[in-house]
Amino acid sequence: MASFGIDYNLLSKTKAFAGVGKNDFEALLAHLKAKVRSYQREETIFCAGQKSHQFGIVLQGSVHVEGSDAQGNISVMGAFHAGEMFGEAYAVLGNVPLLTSVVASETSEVLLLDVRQLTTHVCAVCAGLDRLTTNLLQSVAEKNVMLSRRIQDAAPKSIRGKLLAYLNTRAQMERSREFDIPFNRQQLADYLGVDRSALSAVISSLARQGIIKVHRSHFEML
Amino acid sequence: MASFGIDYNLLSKTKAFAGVGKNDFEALLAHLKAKVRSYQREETIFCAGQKSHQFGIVLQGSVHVEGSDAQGNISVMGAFHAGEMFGEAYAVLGNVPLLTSVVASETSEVLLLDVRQLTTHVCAVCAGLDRLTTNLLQSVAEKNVMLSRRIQDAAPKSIRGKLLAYLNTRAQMERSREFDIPFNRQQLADYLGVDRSALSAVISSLARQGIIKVHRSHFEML
DNA sequence: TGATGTATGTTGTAATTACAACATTTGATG
DNA sequence: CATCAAATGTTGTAATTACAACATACATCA
Repeated sequence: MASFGIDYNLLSKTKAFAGVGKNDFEALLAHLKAKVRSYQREETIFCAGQKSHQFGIVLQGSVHVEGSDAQGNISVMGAFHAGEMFGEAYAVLGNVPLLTSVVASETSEVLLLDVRQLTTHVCAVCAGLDRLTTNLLQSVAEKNVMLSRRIQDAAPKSIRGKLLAYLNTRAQMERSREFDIPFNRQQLADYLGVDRSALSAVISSLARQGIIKVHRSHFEML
Repeated sequence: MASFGIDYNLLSKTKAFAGVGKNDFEALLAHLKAKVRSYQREETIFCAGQKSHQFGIVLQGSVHVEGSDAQGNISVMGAFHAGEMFGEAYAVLGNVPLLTSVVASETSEVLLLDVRQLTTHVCAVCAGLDRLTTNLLQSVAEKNVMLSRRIQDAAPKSIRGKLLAYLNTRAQMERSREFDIPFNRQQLADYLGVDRSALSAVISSLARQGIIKVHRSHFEML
């Protein structure tokens, strides 16, 4: 009783497929364009900076999430083992570049599923509920990315590093070297987890060094 | 054309109700037990530590999210204005206590919706897809909470504060003063955003002061 | 059991930061 | 325009931390 070479008994124990009936199983996998892929140790599954409509479920082995800062320091931000799911938030959003990479920790087998079909189907009977559910999913996924971004922005160990990380992500989001931030100084300090006056001092210092130009909440990267 | 005193034109512009047809609108609100409530400035809408099956949509005014650390310091962690949605992740999970409170910033009107109906309906035609969608929603919501927790654990400005915040949430999760953490020292340092050796020093210091007992990844709060 | 590599603990020092206290700028309001 | 409150900037100091370098404990395996 294997579909795509995948055991129903194995997959029905995962969170993604919990409660999915055996009858719906094969059709669902086909609909989601299920693919099983093998990865060697250290092989990249999802690469930071790229976009994806797929998410993964670990069938065998394990994978880990890697974040890298501007200086190229790599740190492990999480791990997933057999039965666990990764990359759903980005897959749901589709057009948001991944903040982190997912890499096989050992020889592993991963099920890749395409979520684009989830939002395109329309069930006449309960269209409203369906729609609301996918809207909720969208929203929670967005907030997920915002939280991840905040963690990455606050990851450097100096105020200067945190601030530059934040300003760079803002510049990327706005696609411009010049932009306004949605925070006052105290809010920015809270966001980065530092003291307000110390933050002010660092901002002034960066401005004196000609690295940025500032006026209140308006910034320009030089 | 008002339902529950709510204008369709207003709500259909929100992310939650985007794409919901006018025909489904009233039935959907009824199904979700929609309630409109007014709040005065500083009045609490959702309270940290409690659980909720409802999420909110700001109809008028604005609300903000407050986090408070062990010392009682309150900090604003976000704000939501008219049309924006809050509390979905906790509502979807249902049994996870809120890490933060939501408070009205000014006199505001909020639409409260109960998500429990979302997961109980079964559409025979596309049961599998529905199920997978709600499973994804569940998973993304869980990760959302994990990320929020990490931000809160790393919020204090000293290593000592961060560590105690983390250990306390662990103790709460395990419902015991004694527990193992799923990190080695380097991983814990990364999680809290601090230097490993400095973290080791603080751990030793806390142990010397009789505040904790440690052996490797096994901790006991005293 | 001994050897080896990894994880953890320790220490000293330079650098950074939190904190408090105060100065300045800004924006709103009468 | 004067006044006021809030936001932002500045500075000095004590405290904390990052960092590097090394010591010790622990686990794995020959």
